[in-house]
Order: sequence, then C-alpha cells, then structure tokens
Amino acid sequence: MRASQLFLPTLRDPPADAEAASHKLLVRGGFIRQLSAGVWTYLPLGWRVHQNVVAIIREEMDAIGGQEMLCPVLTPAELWEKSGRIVYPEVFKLRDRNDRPFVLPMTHEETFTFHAAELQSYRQLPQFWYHFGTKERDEPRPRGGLIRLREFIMKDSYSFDRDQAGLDESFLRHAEAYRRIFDRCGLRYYEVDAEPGMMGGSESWDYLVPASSGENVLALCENGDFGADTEVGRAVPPPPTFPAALDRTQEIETPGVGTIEALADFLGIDPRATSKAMPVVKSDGALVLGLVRGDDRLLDVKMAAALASDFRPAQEEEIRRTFGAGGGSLGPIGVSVEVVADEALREGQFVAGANRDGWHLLGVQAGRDYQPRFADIREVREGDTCPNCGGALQLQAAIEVGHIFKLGTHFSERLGANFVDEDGSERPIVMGSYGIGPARVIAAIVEQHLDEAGIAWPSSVAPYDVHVLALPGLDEQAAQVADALEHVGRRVLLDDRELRAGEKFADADLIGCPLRVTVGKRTLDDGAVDVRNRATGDEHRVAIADVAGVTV
RNA sequence: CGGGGCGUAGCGCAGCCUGGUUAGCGCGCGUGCUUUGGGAGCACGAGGCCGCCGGUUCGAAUCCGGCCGCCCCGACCA
Repeated sequence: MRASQLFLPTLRDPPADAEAASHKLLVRGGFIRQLSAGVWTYLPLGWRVHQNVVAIIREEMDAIGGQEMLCPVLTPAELWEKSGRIVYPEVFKLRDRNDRPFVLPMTHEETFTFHAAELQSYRQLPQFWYHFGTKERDEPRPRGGLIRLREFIMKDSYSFDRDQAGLDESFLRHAEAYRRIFDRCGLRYYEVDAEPGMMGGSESWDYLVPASSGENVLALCENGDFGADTEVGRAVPPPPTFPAALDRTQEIETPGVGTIEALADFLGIDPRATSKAMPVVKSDGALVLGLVRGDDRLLDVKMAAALASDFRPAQEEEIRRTFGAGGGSLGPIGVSVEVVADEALREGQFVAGANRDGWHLLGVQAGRDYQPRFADIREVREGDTCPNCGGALQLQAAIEVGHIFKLGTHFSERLGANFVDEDGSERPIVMGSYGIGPARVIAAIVEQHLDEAGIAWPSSVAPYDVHVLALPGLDEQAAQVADALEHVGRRVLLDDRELRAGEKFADADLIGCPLRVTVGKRTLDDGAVDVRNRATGDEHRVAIADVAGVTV
C-alpha cells in the first residue's frame, strides 16, 4: 500500500479530550475517529488491526470446534421480554412504523437460544456457535476511546450441552482458546474469577489486562500465586491490635462520636478493632445489617452477591424504627434483622454500636454475643495480604478483554430450547456464553506496547509487517524494495508521501509497524538499506538483495 | 443521574471578565522557490453558522436565559 493514497490522517498533537494512552495514540496514529460519545469509526489502518485480531479469534474458535454464523442487530423485543432482560436500562429500544417493539442487543443470548430451540436430540449436542456481532449498549458513561463503547463488535460464542459436565468441558475448552488468543495478541493478562452477575450463572472467569486506564482493579500477590478482580476476590486485611479481652460486652458512653476515627481516638484503641454497621434494604423490602471492620469499606457488588439481591441504603426513618437509634450508633447485638458480617470479624472482640444514641459496646464477639452470617463483603485495599501465602497484595488497574460464563439453563428454559435426552425425557439445554471485545483487545495491546514516540504493535496484529520509507528523491528505489518484500508475502506500507525524512520517521514510530526500512541516499550508494526494529529500536544495515529475508 | 470542566478554521489554543472596525496565534492545508537521514526556511494564499435557539443592547464570540454536544470524577455496568 502506498501511503500517498491511503487515508491516514495522523496528528502531531493528541486530541485535548483524550486521557488514556491508547485513546491518544489510536487517534493520533489515524486508526480511529470519534463520531459520538462511545461511537467510533475504524479508519483503514485501525480496521486492519481489528481484522487481524478478529482473524486470531476466529482461528482459535474454529480450532475448538466453533461454527461461525451471524445474527442480526435488529431483534424483536419479544425475545428479550421472555428472557427478562428487557428491563435493563442499557438496552436500546425502538419501534418500527407499525409500532412493533425491537431491541438492539447488548449480547446475543436470546437470539442464539432462539435458534438453539431447533436442536432436538442429545445426539446433536454439544454444539458450539459464535459470531462477530455488533453490540449496542446505552452506557451511562462511555469513556477512554475504545475502552468503554456504546457500539462495538464482540465475538460472542455460546455452548449448548446436555448436562453440567458437558458445560464444564465446553467452558474449559474456551478458557484454553482464550489463553491462546490473548497470548497471540501479545497481551500480559490474568485469568481471574469474575462477578457472575444477576443471571444466576454458577461460574465465570474474566481475562484482565493490567493497564492504567482500565476500569477493573486487579489484586496481585507479590509471590505470583494469586490474582483476583477486587469486585470478587477475597484478601486478608492486616490484623487489629485488640485491647484486653472482656468476659462480656460492656456499654460505654461515647457522646458526640460520629465517625470511626473519632471513636478510636476517644477510646484510645486501634480503628481496626472497631466495627461499623451498614443497614440496607433488599429489593424484597427486608432490612439487613451489614457489618464490616471499622477501617474497611463495604463493597456493594460483594454485598449484593451475599444477599442475592440488589439493595439500597436504609433511610434514617427506617433505621430509627428498626434499631431505635441513629445511623452512627448501630450494632449487631439484640437486633431483629439478619446480620451479614464480614469475614474479618470472625475472630476477636470489636467495639460496636449499642443501638442507643451516644453509646457503644466494648468486647463484642461474633458467635458469643451475636450470630451473624459471615460473608466476604469488604473492599480489598492496598496493604491487604494474599489469602494463599500471606504475601503483600498489589492493586493494579486492568482492562477486561474477555469473559467466559457458565450460563446454565436460564435462557433455554425461558426461550424453550429443550432437547430429548437418552432416556426420552425433555430437558433444557445447558448453556455457556463467552465474549471477547476486539476493540478492547486493541486498546489493551496499545496500553502494553507503547513508548513516548507511539505504538509498537506485536507482529500478529500490526496493520503492516514492514513500513518502507522512501526518503526524498528515492521513490523508485523504495518501490523496488517494497515490491521485493511483498513478493515474499510481507504486508508492506510504502511511505511515498512528499514529506521530510523527520516527518516520515515520526509517523512510522507513531503507527508502529514492527519493521521499518529506510531507503535513503546515505546507504543506497552501498546498495543497502537501514532496517529498524520498532519495539527494540535495534537498527542495522542490510543489502537490498537480502532485504526480503529480514524478520522481526 | 450527581459533581467538575469544555464548546472559536482539520488539530491545539487566545480573545469573553471590562460588548464596539475586517475574530487572532501555532501546527496542518494549497502554490512557488530554497532545503532534504529525526516533525525545515521564505513568500503568497485558502479555510470560520465563534455549538444551537431566544433575550438585553444602537451594536453580542463577549452580557442574560434555555437547550444541545463532548471530556473527567462518581453512580451505574453479563
């Protein structure tokens, strides 16, 4: 390809509204352009990279028996009413001229399950279908270039098995394929337990790529034996320094003490030896008391998982009616509601609210003084330690590039995707769903393969293998070099634009093809060119006759 | 949805507070000459609904009101 004819609008400066490195470089390099918040066009170079990522995914999906198909974007709302997902606020909804309701799907479980209803017999299972489909999500806040989009292409695949054992097998095969995909894309990533979500799946794993602009937070053990998404993973907080143990709880007046810091100061104790109570109301209206250590924070996604319900903070009036005290004086003793206590409160005696304004209790011990249900509901923090080996945990922002999920029978039951099993009985198909966002893969690759000058694409996804620079006056010679490379199957971008050498070098660094070949007077007299490795910066002189043989 | 910021040429910005000729600057773009291995120099030139609508005023990029859009933080998030 000749750069003089390529639509390649590179920019010297990053757009003012870009924050993430991948956002800045992909825009500057002429890979993508924004159309609206979270809505982007791939320009020619960006689409080539996208196609390369897609090709890798396709190969690995096919390698585990995937059958590629394509489902439409426009989808009758009826399917989503059956699955129950129609109520999600992120779902784009629209109507046709006859007022028939449609949705624009955020993923395609409903549609694939609709087709899976044609599967009749266990003899046809397992099946494994996928497509690269356009997803639409009315995100409340798109951001970061390609990191959170309102419209994007996703590889979503679906497995259809006769039983749980089959699903487990399909799930693991996907995990293997995903590892190969992300390896081939040059990503450093972690496979971690994920938040299963509200659809009742039993297990799900996330693929998280450490990158500062990511939205997930990864907890990693210094000894390498633990990695978890902090929305799911359990970590061990540093132990408290407890005051002398008491035989029974003791009331103490704490006038005007409204915060944990004030309480610890007033009593002269370690804040870690206190507890705090968070009254919440489940979606069925039941009030529950969440209890975490004084220095910890309740993490809402963990709490929701522990309660198996959404919840909201209780209101002042509800608190007073239930506990007979205000929000700053609540505790777990003598209450009529369920108490969900964090694991950190299992051992030891903590200070707790007395359910009496201006009073606390000393020496409150779980099991002896109150009977909670224990759950991991605290937010993982810097300074926590590894649950496996006790090593220090490090927190790191990460981009979620893939998610694999044991769905079970939620969709097959609601959409009537049943099969007849060997014993003649009809059963719902057991499903898994598996997603990868190529756009996020691209963003993640850039975040991990860049320097001050621009992107350094891994060869597997680079828009071109070799970037040949024709320095002024040497267009013909450069074209010959480019031809020689193309003849041996290399994908070549020939910069034949009428620009100064410095500008071509800068653009080449920015665009980030793995190899750069400079055709200039300086070396041509010797019948040679300079070949530079973008990632390492290594440059060496190669005779033109040998240039077709150079590799990264 | 809450908080903050921004909207002036393709990109980055100044001007606005304190209203007043033809709305500026850098980069980029076009033409010519000189240059030519790391974002050149000179000259000439093209390019603007100053986000939109309304109001105040003799006069609005500038003041006031409403709306729209975009970014960041939070909330939210299969």
